[in-house]
Amino acid sequence: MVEQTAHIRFVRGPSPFAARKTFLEFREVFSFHKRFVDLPFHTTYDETMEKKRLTIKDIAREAGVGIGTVSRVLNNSPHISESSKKAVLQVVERHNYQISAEAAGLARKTKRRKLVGILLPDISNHYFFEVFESVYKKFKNLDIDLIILNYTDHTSETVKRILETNLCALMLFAIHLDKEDLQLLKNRNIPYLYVDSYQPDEHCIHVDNHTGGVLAANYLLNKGCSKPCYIHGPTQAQTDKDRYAGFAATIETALSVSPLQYHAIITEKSGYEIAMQIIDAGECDGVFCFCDEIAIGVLKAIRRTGSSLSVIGYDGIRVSEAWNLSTISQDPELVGERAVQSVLPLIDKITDEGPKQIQLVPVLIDRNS
Amino acid sequence: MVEQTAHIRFVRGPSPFAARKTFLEFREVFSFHKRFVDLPFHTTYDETMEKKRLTIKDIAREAGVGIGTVSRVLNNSPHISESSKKAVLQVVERHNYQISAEAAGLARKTKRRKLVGILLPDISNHYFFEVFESVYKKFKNLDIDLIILNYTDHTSETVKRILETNLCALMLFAIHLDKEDLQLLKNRNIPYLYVDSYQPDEHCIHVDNHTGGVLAANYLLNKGCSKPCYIHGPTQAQTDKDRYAGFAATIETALSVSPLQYHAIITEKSGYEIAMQIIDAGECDGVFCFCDEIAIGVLKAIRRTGSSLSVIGYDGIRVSEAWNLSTISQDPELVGERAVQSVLPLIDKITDEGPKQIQLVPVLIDRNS
DNA sequence: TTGAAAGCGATACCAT
DNA sequence: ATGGTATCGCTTTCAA
Repeated sequence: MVEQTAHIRFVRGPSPFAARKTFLEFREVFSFHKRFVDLPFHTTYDETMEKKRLTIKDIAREAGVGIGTVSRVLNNSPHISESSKKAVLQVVERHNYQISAEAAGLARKTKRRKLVGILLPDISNHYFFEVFESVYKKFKNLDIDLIILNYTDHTSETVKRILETNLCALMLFAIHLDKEDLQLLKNRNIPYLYVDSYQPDEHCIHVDNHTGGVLAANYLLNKGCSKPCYIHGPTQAQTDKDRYAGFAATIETALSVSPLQYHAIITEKSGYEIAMQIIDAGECDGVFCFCDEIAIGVLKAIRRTGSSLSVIGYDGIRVSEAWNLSTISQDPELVGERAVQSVLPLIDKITDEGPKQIQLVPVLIDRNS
Repeated sequence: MVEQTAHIRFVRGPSPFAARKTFLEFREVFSFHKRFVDLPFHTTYDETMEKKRLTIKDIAREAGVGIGTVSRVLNNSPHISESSKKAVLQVVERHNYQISAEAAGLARKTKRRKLVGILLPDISNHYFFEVFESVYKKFKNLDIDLIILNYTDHTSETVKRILETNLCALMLFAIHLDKEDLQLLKNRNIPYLYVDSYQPDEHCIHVDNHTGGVLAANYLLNKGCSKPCYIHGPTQAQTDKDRYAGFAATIETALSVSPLQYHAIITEKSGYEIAMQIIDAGECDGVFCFCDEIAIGVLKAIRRTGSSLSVIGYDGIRVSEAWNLSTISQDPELVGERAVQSVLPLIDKITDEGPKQIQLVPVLIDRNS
């Protein structure tokens, strides 16, 4: 009889909700008779049923105490007898019960913790990580936690998680959200800041890439280069386009020729390989790279071959100093710092007027590379 | 009359709960008469009262719609008239209303998102950040979000936030929690993993520091050093003690003298300064540093002064390659990878038996520095 | 010390 | 398309 009962198959009715309710009632009754039939409390009827989450009510029943007691034990409240405590913890342990933080938070009196969300790009040069590091360090002193929201292609999935997360602000690193997702954020009044990309009518902070390209061009020209080239990173990125545009325009004005163009992915290895090609071809005497990682690869190739190629990178990440690499620095630490400065007022809803847009200017760090 | 009412001072009764309830009822009634008295809905009576959180009910009333409609608007559900939508969003905007993610999560059907918590140490060499970077990258492919929990001296405050956070696991970087806090985590069945410190009877992963010290000593001995010294980092840290112990024991066995000891904080600058002292004193011919950051400072001093001092660092962070610094590598990337591997089964509750303890072995990277 | 009951603020179903 | 109600799983109060 017990076996039979345990295998009853509940067919979903028109409303799964109702069906579930029915089952719960069923289990409730069943549980009541537990002592007679000796069926484990946890019996589920079928895998078609959504797995029931364990609640303190379940724990309380099984431990033979009230839910209040369970709650108190879980929260280490005083005035609990050792025996109750032990009983509860035993059941908790046995079922690997985990409290629902949502429910707890909802019921609690004191609220409002500060949590800032961050979206980091997939294909990332180390630059973003250094910006992130800077952001992290600033928030560390402000009693603000940081959540890094994982995301893949489908931003809509990510946005869904964002909305489930009680953020007080969101930082978007080199990511563009589409209208619909943005609207969702706006509906929910979650302030957000674009980092490293310019967005009209939005809070954003970025470093002027066009100017960076110009600086790089001037660097190579000053070194006496007459046959400069550019190694692209991700060509679909606006940053890549802008850097090249500034670079090419300056070169063309000065030399009346367009710079040669190469393409690499953002790794030292890729930079090294392209550099070997460039050196072999012998058609260039100066290289401007989309980012420092590529440039370091180029530098390695130069040092290995003894080539006289000049090279300049972009970003100003920490290792560039060690390699003695000239670079157009975006000062990741500063960017992070300013980003935090921008976000703070948004968190506290001190949104005076329109969007705050910050444009920083990159600087040349000349290490004679 | 309006003014008077608005300034009524509610004296807290024996139960603040009851007092609050009374006020809510009061406001409810008041709100009902709103059109007659033209009092802003948000009127609070006194700063002694806890600020009432706005709910969708409030929004619904003010927008003149039902709560269902408000919810639908906020979630961009279909089948909403433009007029309702506009009305709701207007009110939302006006009051800067933010949804309660807890309540929403509780009410929602689909649950269970994966979130791993991380505690990073305050005083950190870059090593930890590289381990973190590795961890982050691994989780990125696993649909798991990461939350960095800010913490200061009072871990109890942090633990409280941890418990409020529905984590599916926690990673403790170079931090030791006391018994009580640990018990709280255990009560809640939140699995945790110590990273970079050995803890008996707990899940942990760390790199053998004693062996690292031995390797460093042998390196200097092989370079022909006869007067080696050690630059300490944070002396209270077990890692520092262990590295020194391994180093000193090996040196003493080989040379029958104890190595000289210096102290630095974890910055290049500090390493540089100490190195200048060492070079000036001329009593050493080899330096083993607690971490790469210090060692790089030493290296700079050596290169600037043209000293023949040998130097070896510890950690194997990325920049060590660029500086051509010999180091005892803890391979942060690997540590992160293994840490994630360890945590994953904990998340899925595949806790076969006892604590899983991983000890990795550091390796010498000889760059002839 | 303990159990029971009343919220917390949203979602989702159902009926309209 | 919309309003109302039950419900989510917990904390806290109150009474015992």
